[in-house]
Amino acid sequence: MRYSRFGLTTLKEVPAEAEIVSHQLMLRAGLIRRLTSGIFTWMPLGLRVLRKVEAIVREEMDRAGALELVMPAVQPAELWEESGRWDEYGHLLLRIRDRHERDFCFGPTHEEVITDIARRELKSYRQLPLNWYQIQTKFRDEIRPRFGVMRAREFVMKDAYSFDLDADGLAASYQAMHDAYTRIFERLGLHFRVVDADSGEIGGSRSQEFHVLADSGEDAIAYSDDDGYASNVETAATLPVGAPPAPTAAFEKVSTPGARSIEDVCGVLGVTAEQVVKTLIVDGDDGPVALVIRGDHELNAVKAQKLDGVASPLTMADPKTVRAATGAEPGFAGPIGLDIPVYFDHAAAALSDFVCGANEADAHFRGVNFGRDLPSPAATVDIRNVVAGDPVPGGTGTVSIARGIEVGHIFQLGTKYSEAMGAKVLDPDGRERVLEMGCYGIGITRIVGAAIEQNHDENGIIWPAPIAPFDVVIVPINAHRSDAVREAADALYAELSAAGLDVLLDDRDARPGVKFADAELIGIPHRLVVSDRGLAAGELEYRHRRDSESRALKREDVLALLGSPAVT
RNA sequence: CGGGGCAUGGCGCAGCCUGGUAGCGCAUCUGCUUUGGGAGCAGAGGGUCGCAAGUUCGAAUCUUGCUGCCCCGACCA
Repeated sequence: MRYSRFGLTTLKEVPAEAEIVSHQLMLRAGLIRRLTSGIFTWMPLGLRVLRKVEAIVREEMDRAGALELVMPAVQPAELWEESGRWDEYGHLLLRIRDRHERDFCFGPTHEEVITDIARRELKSYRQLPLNWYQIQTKFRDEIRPRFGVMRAREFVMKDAYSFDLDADGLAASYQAMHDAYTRIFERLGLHFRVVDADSGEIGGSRSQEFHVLADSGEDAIAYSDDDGYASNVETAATLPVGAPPAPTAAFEKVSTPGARSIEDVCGVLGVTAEQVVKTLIVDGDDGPVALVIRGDHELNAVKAQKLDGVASPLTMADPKTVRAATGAEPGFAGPIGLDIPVYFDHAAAALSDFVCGANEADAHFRGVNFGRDLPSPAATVDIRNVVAGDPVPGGTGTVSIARGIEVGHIFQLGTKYSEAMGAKVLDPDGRERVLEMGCYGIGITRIVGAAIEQNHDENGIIWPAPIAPFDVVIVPINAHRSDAVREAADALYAELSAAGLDVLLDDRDARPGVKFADAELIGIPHRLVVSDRGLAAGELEYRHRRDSESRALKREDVLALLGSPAVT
């Protein structure tokens, strides 16, 4: 591609709308343009990257035996009513009405459509196992789209759905996708981690997420240093700890006027957050429920809403309910004397001589001890987020925390949809069996943003070679006044193109500095400079995007260095 | 959805408080000079100041409504 014909416009300044670096660089490098909130045009340069990501995903899905199809983006409401999700899915669903006043939605996912296909097409166990996939535009009406393509409303996703006769078959199909995903992210050249994930409301099923590691990631991942354990913090377990030490302090009520937060209480009483307990009042199935965790810990909503009697989704009780339940304004609740169900987190129940709210305005207790000032809880629960240094569940050592961007999710669905929608086949004994389903997603467009988050510097993007829009950029110096340079650049362009490389020839009549800056901004892995100076010596100047210095390269050695399309 | 902020040429911004016919940088076009890290000079084009009402002799500026965009939002108990 000749730069002068490519219509690329780069931006020197950072558009005000872009918060994170990948979004800024995608706009500056001309990969995307925003149409409206969470909806983007993929410009030619960006589309090249997208296509490369798609190609790798497609190759590996095909290799794993999955079959590509394309389902409709627009789906009838009836299908979603069958699965029960027309009401469940809520505002994420973009609803559309046609001229006959019939309801449709723009598909945010395709379980309903694929299950409908399956129940029509699949009649016999002999057709199984089967895995259908598509690469397609989805729409989810996110509450707050942000971070460019990382949390867009319209986005491209690869979604696959497996069908098996039984749980063993499903496990095998799931494993095949796990392995395919691992190959995909390795081939994309990204640092990633597979983590255990929340299986949501479907329950009992296996679920894992693939995260690209980046400090700006929206998810926190807990992992063990030996890589034996990795889980989304949402689901990472914390373990019970031993009984509390013996009391040493006397129980007393202290005045803490206005000290509603843990921070306030610590300030007033001169204690640290891990000596304080916070008592959160949440809505329950039969009135409010109290959750007690250590002051320095965070409540984990995913875990808490699974407790008996706790409302799901987790909802904090309103102030009126808190007053009724505790007899005090919010900010002074404590577990002593509460007449509602109380759950103690493992770590909170291991404290002695601790501080808690007194269920009375402007007062806390201190020197509180289980078995003396309140009964020891019969059982303790896991309702907090893991923190770095916690013991690894089921392993040895302690966990570390990293940030990740979720780019893939694999899931054993079981029979949720096949049951609701009647997708069955006959087994070898001639009996009807409900299909066991798995679903497997990859965020194609999100991968592009994630790759940039992980690979950039102050000058711009540094594409991993497998998804770079161009493999190499040729920068002629003073081509307008040197026929030799122009001819050499053209010849090089022809030769590298013929060798199967994606080549960008910067034939603009621009100063070298402009060309260098743009080449770095758009992140082309290899750069070759053609100049009179170099030609005289029979050399080109080569520099990798990650290098800080250029080096001379004999003209005849160029192809050997860049090799085939599989350059690194 | 709740809270906050912003809306002026393609991009980044000033002007608004204290009404008086719109400006700067970048980008774009023309010419000359320049050419190894985002050139210089001279000139040019491009804006119903988000939309709609209102106040006023006069509104980018003041008032009201609407729309769009951006940021924050269990962790307080």
